[in-house]
Amino acid sequence: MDPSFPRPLVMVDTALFTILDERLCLLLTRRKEPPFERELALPGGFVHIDEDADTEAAARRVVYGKIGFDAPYLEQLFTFSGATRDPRGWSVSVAYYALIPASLLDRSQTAEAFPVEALPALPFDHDRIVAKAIERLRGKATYSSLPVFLLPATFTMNELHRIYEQTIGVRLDKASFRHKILEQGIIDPVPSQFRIGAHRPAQLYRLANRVLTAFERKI
Amino acid sequence: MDPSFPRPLVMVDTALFTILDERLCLLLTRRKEPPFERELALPGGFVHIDEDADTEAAARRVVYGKIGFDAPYLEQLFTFSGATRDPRGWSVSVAYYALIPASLLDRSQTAEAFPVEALPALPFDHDRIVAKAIERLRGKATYSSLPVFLLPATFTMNELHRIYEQTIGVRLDKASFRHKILEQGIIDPVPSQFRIGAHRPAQLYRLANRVLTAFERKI
DNA sequence: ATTGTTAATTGTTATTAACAATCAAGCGCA
DNA sequence: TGCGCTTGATTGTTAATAACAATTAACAAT
Repeated sequence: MDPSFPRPLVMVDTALFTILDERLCLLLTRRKEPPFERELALPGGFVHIDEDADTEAAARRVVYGKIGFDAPYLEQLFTFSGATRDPRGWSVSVAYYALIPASLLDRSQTAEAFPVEALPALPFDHDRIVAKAIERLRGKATYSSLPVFLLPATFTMNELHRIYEQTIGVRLDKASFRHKILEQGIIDPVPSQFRIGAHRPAQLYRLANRVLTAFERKI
Repeated sequence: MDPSFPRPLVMVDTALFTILDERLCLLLTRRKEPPFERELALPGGFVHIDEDADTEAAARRVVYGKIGFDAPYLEQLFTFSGATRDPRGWSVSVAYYALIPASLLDRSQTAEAFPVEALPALPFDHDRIVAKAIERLRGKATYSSLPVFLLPATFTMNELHRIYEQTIGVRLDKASFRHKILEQGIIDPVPSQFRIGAHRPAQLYRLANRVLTAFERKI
């Protein structure tokens, strides 16, 4: 019944993105155990087969332990594996990435947030995981509602615009952006709610539904 | 050093696509061992940590054992996991998909090819794996050179056109298709080589380079 | 020569996107 | 109180792109 092959180690690692000060940031944690004790690394851990229904459940458990609530968006990224990526032995890491609105983060916990252009060196193959996560995030942002999950419950069109520009990394025409986003129907205006300031009040919007929506074309 | 967590089973499964008689087909294999002995299933197997450098190497080993040569295109698809997907225990299957030109397949081996619209019921969670593989294939085909890997070394524009229509599942304008493909520069005409017949000779083309190219827009 | 068949191209129209400019609506301050 | 600043929102014009239909090209078979 039970195959006699020696089994690899199985773990999950998570790349948690947020936006702080208009910059795309990654949440890192200090490792509490060897190897690489006290170094900054991606939040992760071994799969607990008596506790986790699957690897996604394991990833959610890790994320919950790190930020104290469920990530609004979490997706499997890629599986990294091999004999040498972890000194403890032949291992498989199922990597996930998640988007966290900064507004939900406890400021005391956000000390470990680093802008993605200024990350420290990371142990294991976490550099590769991060690179792949950023690539996926940028890719999906160009043709889906993904970046909305980085924003709080309500936001203005210009905030959304800036988030898209941040995550994709290119300038987007304001008028075209507005057209395309509204045409997709992924967000709804919140009736008679506006962001006020020393300017014309900005309409507040909210996500139309909780799920990721793919566009037919680039934004 | 060695963590004391009980370890999941780790395996790879592969979805192998080809085009037979203008239809997208999947290669299935009859299982030689329990569970589900003698049933049709995706080619797969356990990771051999003394032999495989990583899970991709394991997948390539499985594919080579099935078709007798290396797949021209192979990509990690998704990792499926959980306590119940395999009766032998909590398992992780790193799934891959590959594209195989029918011209390379030994006709005696292709007996196990099934059109994707007429697949038999599959054991484990192989139905989910196949559904995800088809979804990925269709998705990538709309904005990349992926379908080219289903064709032999040389092919005509119309053959390419039909392959794209097959994999994406929608009709594509011939003139626009021709424009866009040539503009991408993913294929080169083979000088003074034509497919002849009872019609104007068709220029033969070949892949410009071995790698997958992503387009800026849909094809 | 005529016909049939598929290859390849052309032109026309309709969509869509990019760019620049303009208008709107508040606040702060003299 | 009214002027200017700031950001929000809209409009219009132009350029690029795609969809569609029609036409021309090149050969084989008869």
